[in-house]
Amino acid sequence: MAELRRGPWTAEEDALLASYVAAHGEGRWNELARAAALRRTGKSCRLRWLNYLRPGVRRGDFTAREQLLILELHFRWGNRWSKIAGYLPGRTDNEVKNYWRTRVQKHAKQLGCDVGSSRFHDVMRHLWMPRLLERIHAESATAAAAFTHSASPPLDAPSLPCASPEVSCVTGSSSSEASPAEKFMSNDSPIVASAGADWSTEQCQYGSVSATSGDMFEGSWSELLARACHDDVDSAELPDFGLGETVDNLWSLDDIWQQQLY
DNA sequence: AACGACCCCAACCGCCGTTAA
DNA sequence: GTTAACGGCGGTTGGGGTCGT
Repeated sequence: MAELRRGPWTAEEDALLASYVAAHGEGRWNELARAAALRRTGKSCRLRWLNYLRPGVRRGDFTAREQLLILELHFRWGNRWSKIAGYLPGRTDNEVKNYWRTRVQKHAKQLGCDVGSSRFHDVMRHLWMPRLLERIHAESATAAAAFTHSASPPLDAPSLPCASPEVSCVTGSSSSEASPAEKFMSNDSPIVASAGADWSTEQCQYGSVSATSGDMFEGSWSELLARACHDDVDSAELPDFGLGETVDNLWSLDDIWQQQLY
């Protein structure tokens, strides 16, 4: 038997794998590797397909909405990357995991605390998540403005989907059965609806949005954000990031860190 | 230009649960 | 009931790219 290949996949291998899956479907990866004459393990083929070649896989930076979902879902489930990724259309567990390790953990390190610490949780719920909401709100407003100014909008046009364009793009499906990701990213989802155009920054800031009865995220980030604006969290424990000021583009944690450092 | 430090991400590894023989 | 094969998951790592000196 030919020696198994390791390391980065070549374009030829990708083409072989993609064409074989197109012809025979996913699954039975070891058999697939043999039949397609790929000198790779079945595991390697599966990983390459799921993380890179599979149609619909999204690459590039996470949107504010996606970042918010990751933070929220990690609150709930911890390092259940696959489960979290299931609610992010087109994203893989590997991507979510890499995002968490490279971005989130880096910032926790900069703060000198652990990602699981209450201090870091406070920073996230007081600063990061509200800012992501602001960003989502701003993006939705921009999209709404663009829509309004587009050619011949119908007079009775429905309210703009709160999902950002790139999200709407990938959540589009011909299937009548919505995936968890599609349901989650739709306006019907409490978390997304609350993060969308229908929810003002002020509402976020002052916690006026209550958890809906039966809300799958009842008691989660919306509650945390509400709590963050009230007395049950000792804000004196938090560093002063100059949040009294409204600064354009103060959206990412990087920006917050910059505020702290200078 | 050269070098080292750091960052990011694709890919691998090891473990565990499931399934079929 | 046992065992081997397989698939899935989370943790880890190697290497290429970028940035600062």
